[in-house]
Amino acid sequence: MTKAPTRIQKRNRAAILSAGLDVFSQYGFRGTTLDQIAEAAGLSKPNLLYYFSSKEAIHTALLERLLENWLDPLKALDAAGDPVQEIMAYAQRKLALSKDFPRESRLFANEILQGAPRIEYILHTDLKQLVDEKTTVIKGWADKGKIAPVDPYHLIFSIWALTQHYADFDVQVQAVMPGSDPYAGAATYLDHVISRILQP
Amino acid sequence: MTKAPTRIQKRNRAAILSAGLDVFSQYGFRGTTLDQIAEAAGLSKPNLLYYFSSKEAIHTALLERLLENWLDPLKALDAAGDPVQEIMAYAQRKLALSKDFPRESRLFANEILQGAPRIEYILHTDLKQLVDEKTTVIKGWADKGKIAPVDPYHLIFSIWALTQHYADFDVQVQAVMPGSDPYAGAATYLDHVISRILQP
DNA sequence: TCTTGGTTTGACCAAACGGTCAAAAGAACG
DNA sequence: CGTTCTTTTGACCGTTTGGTCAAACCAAGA
Repeated sequence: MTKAPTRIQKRNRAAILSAGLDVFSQYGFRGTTLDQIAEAAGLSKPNLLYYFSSKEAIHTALLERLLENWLDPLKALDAAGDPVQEIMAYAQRKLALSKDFPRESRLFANEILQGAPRIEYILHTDLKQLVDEKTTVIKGWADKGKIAPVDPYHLIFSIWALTQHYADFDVQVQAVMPGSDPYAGAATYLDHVISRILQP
Repeated sequence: MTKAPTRIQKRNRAAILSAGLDVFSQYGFRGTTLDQIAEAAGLSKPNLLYYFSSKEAIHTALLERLLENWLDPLKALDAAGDPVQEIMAYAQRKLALSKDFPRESRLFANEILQGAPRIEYILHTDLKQLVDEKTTVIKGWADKGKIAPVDPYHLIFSIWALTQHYADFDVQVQAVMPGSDPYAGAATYLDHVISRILQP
């Protein structure tokens, strides 16, 4: 039976995870140092290691927390709903995730870029299973003529790409469209795109 | 007057750049070590530094070589051509770049994720200028009713996102669609998507 | 208050890091 | 062959890195 965390434990663990998310999402696992995280968290390095046993433990905790919700938008795609509405709503949920959790998106992107050594098995099990299930649903819609006959895998890839781009390539987006909030325009554009793609 | 490079110089410089591209594109600048590059290139570490004065010199050389061709597909978008054809052809050029130079795409992605410290000025000058120019062209097409009235910035972002995704998230794509070559399906899907988006 | 358990720190360590250097080894060419 | 220039290497250096540890510090309840 593990003890309930103290007030200080809660505060410091949260600070470390937030600081770790800042740094890991920018530099990846190998490019991140404990000193960077410690400074961002406002703690000393040995104090970090009092709360997490290693650099990898922080990274793992972040990845696990991320994966808890990462697949939710796709899971919520309902085979019984209206096809175009369902896919549009899925894309909007994914876009909202990019807007509200850009660091998590970049953490995921970094992990994939590095070959996904720590989450590869999830990609091949949970993710693949989920995608297979939902592509079957989408293919069913296409076969019934409810949506245009698109490749459901590439449809899902395109939704991932379109939505995550605004978080992962934020620096580039900001450079090209300075000042404005890209997410408002992205939401409108996304609706346009998806309704056009799927029009039977 | 710089001397012509010897046969050995050509071979070893090329080996180092290729090895550096392998490692930098996976782990980013900070996450990459000279030993990794040296081993991948089949040279000793001091021998590396005989050809490139520092880790940063290798990275800079790679980024410069990348940027030479990175913007070419968009530059070739012709205001005098057929609007839908031009944009579709642009997307296909960009997709071909992802297929033929996936490591370069990942190197770029890594640089952006890390805040683009070494190429930020290019994003704000060359890239922004080019995008502004081409969005003006696209907006002109939209105003004349030649294509649907889409936001040209988000249109370009979507082409970047869709095409680079197959290189940058290769591991994930392979996990979900094992065995198959995603680029064939992507090319077909891309044509479908763009023609649908732009139909006036 | 005192005691107990949670928290913080400075000093330290071995390994890995980017980089240097002088000397050895090898190519090129008359 | 001998000479000159290029290439390669092993030994080394100072710094950074992930991590340890004992000791000091502090919060909180009895």
